[in-house]
Amino acid sequence: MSGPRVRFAPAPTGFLHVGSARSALFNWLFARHTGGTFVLRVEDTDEAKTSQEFVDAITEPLSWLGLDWDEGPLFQSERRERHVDAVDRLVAEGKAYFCDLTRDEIEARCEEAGLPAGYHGFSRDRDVVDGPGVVVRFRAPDEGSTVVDDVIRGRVEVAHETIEDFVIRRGDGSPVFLIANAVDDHEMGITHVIRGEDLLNTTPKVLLLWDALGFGEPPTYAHLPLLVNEQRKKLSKRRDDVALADYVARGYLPEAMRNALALLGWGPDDEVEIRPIEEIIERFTLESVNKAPAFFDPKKLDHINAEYIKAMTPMAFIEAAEPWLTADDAPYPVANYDRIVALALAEDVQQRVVTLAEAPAWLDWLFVDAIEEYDEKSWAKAIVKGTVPGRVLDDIAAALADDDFTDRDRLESVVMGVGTALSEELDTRVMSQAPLRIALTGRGAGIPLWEAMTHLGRDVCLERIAAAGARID
RNA sequence: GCCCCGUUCGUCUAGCGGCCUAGGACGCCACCCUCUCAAGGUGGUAGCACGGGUUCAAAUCCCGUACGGGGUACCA
Repeated sequence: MSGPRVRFAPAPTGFLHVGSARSALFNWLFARHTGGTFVLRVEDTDEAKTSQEFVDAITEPLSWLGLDWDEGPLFQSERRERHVDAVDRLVAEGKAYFCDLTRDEIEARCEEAGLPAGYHGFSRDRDVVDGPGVVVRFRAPDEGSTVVDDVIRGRVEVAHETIEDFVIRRGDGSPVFLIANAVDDHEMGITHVIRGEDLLNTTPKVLLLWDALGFGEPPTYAHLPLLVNEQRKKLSKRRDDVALADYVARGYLPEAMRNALALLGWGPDDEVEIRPIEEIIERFTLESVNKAPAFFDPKKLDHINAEYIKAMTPMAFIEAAEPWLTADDAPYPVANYDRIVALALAEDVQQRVVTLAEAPAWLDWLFVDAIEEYDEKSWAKAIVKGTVPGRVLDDIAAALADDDFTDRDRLESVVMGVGTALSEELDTRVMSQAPLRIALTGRGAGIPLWEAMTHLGRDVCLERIAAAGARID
C-alpha cells in the first residue's frame, strides 16, 4: 500500500526498443530499491494498436530481462472514457475549447497575421461547436511559467508563452497521451515518473493539465539521459540495433543485458561494474543517474556477456546454448548432437565464446560426419609449410593405433611425444599438434583436442588422420 | 527559427570545493604464460570543451561562448 509507485508506459510499436528496456529497468530498479510498486501500462492511445501480438512484444522481452511488474498490463485504451470525461470537464470549465482549424488553415492565419509558425490560440474566441473533425485544445496560460523539479536534471522552468494551446482530443474524439497521462498517473497513484529525456518537453503540458484538473500534488519527475548511437543521435530503429528481441536471438544472456543496460547513465560508486542484480538494486538511486546521453557500446556488451558466460556452470551454459546447438541451421546434422559431449567440453567453449550463438562453431567438428573442407590458410601453415607433415600424421596414427582413447592426458603426451621424437630425429623443431588439429577439425584453431578426442573415439580420429594424410599426396 | 537539456580518457563511468600530479571498466598496444585459439597475469595509452568569475583552494559553484542532443504533430 505504501511506498513509491512507478510505471513503465511504452507505446505498443511491435517490439521493445533497448531504450525503452533501459527505462523499464530504471523504473524497476527504483521500485525494487525503495520497496515500491512497478506498474506496466500500455500507452495505446493512438487507436487500435493493441493486438495480443503487440502486447507480447512488450511483455516477453521484459520477462526475459527479469523485470517483473506488480500491476498490469493496464491499457490506456480501456480507460478512454475517463480521459474523455477529463476533456469534457476542462471544456465545461472553460479551460479547453473546440477548434476546427486544419494545419493549412493555421499556417494561413499565421502568414496573414505575420506571426511566426504556431497556433496562437486562433480558435479561443471563435465559439466553435463540437462535431466530426473538431479537436479540443487546452487553453494554456499566457503568462507565468511552469517548473519541473526533476530529480535528475534539477529545476527546469518553462515560460507559458512558449506553450501553445495544444490538442488534448483528436478530431475523431480520441484523447491524446498528454491528458491520458495526467488522468492515469493521478488515478493510479503514480508517485514517480521515470522516463526518457525526449519526454521532458511534454512535462510542463502534463503539469498544466494536472493543475487544471485539480489533481493536487503531481508526481516527482526523473528524466533519464537518452541512449544514442555512434553518431550521438537518439537510437533509431532505422539504423541501429534497437530491438531487444534481436539481442535475445543473437545469444546475449538476460542477466548480461540487464547489467549492461544498468551501466548506461548510471554507475555504482564502488566501481564494480559486473555484479549481481541484487547489488545493483541496493546501490541504485535516481539521484545518482547521469545527465549526459550514453552510447550503447556493443563492445562493452560483448565483454559483459562473455564474463557472464564464463561464470556459468557447464550445465547452465549448455542448457542456455542448446537452442543454437540444436538449431536447424547448426553446422552439422542436428541428430548427431550429443549433450554429454557438449557438456564435457563446455568449459573450453565458455572461455572462448562471446555469445551463445557462437557455441556451435566451436563444437561442430565433434558432430559432423566427416571433415568436408579444410581451412586453406591453416592447411597451408600446418601442412604445406610444416616439417614432414605426412610423417607426423603417420607417426601419430601409429602411436595411437592401440590406444583406447579414454585418457585425455595420455592422448596429449602420446601426440606431443611424436613431435618431440621427430624433433630429435630430424634435429629441427617439429610440431605435432597443428597437423593433428587440422586433420581432426579442419581448422587451425579451436578448443583443446585431448578431451574432445576421447569423445570422438579412436576410429573417427584415425579415419580423419588418414583422410588428411591422403589429401597431402 | 523558437523552447528545453547536456558536455570527465575513443566508449561507459567514479568524482558531488581541498584526499585529483583525476580513479575504474571496455577497447587498443606491449610483455608474461602457451606446440592452437582463447582464458589468465603484468604494464602502458588516453580525458575534466573553451573563456571569464566566486574562493585561500574548482573537474566540482556562477555567468558566458562553442559544440552536441532533444522537442516543437490531431506519435508517444
